[in-house]
Amino acid sequence: MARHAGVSMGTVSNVLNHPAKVSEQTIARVRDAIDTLGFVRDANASSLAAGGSRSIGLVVINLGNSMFVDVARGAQTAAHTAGLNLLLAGSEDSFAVQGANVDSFNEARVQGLLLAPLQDSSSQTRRMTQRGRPVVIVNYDASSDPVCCVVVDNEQVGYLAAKHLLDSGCERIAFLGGEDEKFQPVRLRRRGVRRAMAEAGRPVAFEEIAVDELTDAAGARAADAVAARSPGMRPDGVVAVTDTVAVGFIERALDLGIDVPGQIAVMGCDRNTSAPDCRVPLSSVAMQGYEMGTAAMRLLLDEIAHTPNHVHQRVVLAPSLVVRASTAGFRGGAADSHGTASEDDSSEVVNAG
Amino acid sequence: MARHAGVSMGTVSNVLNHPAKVSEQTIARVRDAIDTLGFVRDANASSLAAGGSRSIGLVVINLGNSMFVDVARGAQTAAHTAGLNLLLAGSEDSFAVQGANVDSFNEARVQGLLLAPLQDSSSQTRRMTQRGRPVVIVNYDASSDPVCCVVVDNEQVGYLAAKHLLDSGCERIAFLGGEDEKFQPVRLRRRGVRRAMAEAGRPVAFEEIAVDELTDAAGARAADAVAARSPGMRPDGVVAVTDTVAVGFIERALDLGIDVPGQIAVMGCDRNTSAPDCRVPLSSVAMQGYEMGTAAMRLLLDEIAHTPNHVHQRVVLAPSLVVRASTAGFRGGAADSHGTASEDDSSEVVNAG
DNA sequence: CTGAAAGCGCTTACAG
DNA sequence: CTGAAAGCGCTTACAG
Repeated sequence: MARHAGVSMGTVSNVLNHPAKVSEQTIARVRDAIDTLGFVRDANASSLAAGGSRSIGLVVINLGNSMFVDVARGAQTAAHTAGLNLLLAGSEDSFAVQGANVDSFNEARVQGLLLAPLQDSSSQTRRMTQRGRPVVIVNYDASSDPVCCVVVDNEQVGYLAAKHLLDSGCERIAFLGGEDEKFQPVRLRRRGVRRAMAEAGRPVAFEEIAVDELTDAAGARAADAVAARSPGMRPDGVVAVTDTVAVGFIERALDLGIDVPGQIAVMGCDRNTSAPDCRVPLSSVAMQGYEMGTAAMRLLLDEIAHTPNHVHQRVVLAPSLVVRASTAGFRGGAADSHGTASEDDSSEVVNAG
Repeated sequence: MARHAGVSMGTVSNVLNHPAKVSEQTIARVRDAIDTLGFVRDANASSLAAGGSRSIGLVVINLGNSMFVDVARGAQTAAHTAGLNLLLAGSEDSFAVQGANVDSFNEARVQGLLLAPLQDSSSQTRRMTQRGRPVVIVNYDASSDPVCCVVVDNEQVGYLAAKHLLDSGCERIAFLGGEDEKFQPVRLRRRGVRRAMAEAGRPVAFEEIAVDELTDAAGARAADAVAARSPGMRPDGVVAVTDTVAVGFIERALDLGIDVPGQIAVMGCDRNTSAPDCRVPLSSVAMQGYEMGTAAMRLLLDEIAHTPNHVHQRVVLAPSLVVRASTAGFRGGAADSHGTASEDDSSEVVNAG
């Protein structure tokens, strides 16, 4: 390769990495040789010699959820802007697989890691941070750990969902939430729902209906419980803690002859386009995956550049309401009092500001 | 590290890579040292010294389509079974990005590549195959090139979709397909639809309605055209070439007062859970992403192991019908003549066998 | 079963 | 601006 161009391999390396140090003629000669020989640089040797790779790792809990694909898109864009490569891995909802992914990127000597976990993962990230490779946590509040994180305001998610039902004229609201407090977003969304209730400014009935897991089956069981009551005792607005639970509720409610949104308006909470199909397009609250990805990469690059003078921060993004048919046709529906903007799928989006 | 365990680094390497060659005592001592020192092997140095990485690359055209996430899952499973690592990248529907991903894996010295493209990509894969790294093409028929490929039988996709409408009692069938022949699946699905028509065994009207792009907007325009006719001149069964086109058609049809499936039964063709929301859950034909992933990895590993005595093959997987509400309630509906099996979402699946 | 040594393909100061 | 040389952290025959 180097001899084919009549130069040393040090010069070839400079053409590839520091072209400003090489004369134009030499660059042209080397590039010719690269093309004719089909030379492809060995990134392993390169990283080894340079003392580190030009890559950032991104590990998300599940690529089956479209929000995390959005995160990857955002991170990818920001990484390329910085001239870095993005390595991507999904964890299939498994903490163990996530750990293997983190280790794999650690072995690959990534410059830093973006991690979207379901639970506290400090035991896994320590393996990176100990070696001076910064970690930024995405979509999980890890602010008790010494790391940066970027999240969507889940309290605001619950608030927007409940507020929208109140604005639509609902008088008896139910929150379908998990029984336990382990799952961080459940706790926060419930709190937001309660805040909206407290601010309602008029008497509104409120209840919680426990779902024992975050599945459509659990949502369906909640619908069974509601349908068993006399119609006057049923809620007329439901906030389900996830879209999947909401879909389960709606489908079963329809099967049981309850009109959605005519008799009960239903909100999801995480705008999950991977949720099961639903006969009634679901109003929900969008989680801003792309923006989480870009923001997280920005934090990570800052930490890489300014270690050890870096101050950890927590970035909280505002979620936005997405209004579709599962609430738009509620029979008591007063118009939403917010300003609205059309999306290209002709649903309405209200930014949380 | 090695000195902390009191052994040479050659022995450490053997503990990690060939533990059978090391005594149990030494292994224990080395593992202790690894744990206490938090040692993490440098995969770059490892690949360089070993003359190749332990990784396979997978490049898919877009991770936003859930089918490709399924492909990744299948490939991942098969790779881990073989003790290999799976590197994953999405191309955002861009041929240029795809090329960058291929180059990146080429530089990483992967053992082989799985590529799910939208078009002929031999110009990009040549960069890998020239260097002795096998490539398997996924979800695209590249059998004119010297590579293995694994596809779903797209002719059968069209056939199953049309056959299901015929079995449901439709008498006037329309195919919503692309105008041009550039997009391989369009051509094949159309052919399958025509075969089903030819086999109908009774007089059935057939027409094609051209859509100029594979979007929901194009589907909506097709619905406009249909609605403009007198009701007696409309099709009563529609096969849309993709789910996204089908959703656009259905939503507009409903807006225009046409009942789906009451007046028109509608089939999609690629079971795309990333398609826009639809008021009527969509019958479609599932594309077997996971199985494509495992099959492709199997072909690739065979080629890696048996080069140059490897014979390229094309694996064709059978698609399967997924019946949901957009056809199930057609007013003329005779029962489907096939045996059926319940899915956990209580839709019906008929395997193409 | 273990160690010493060569070498993988690059990058990076350092001379010139 | 260019080349020669050392070295990155491993793996792999090869001796012992």
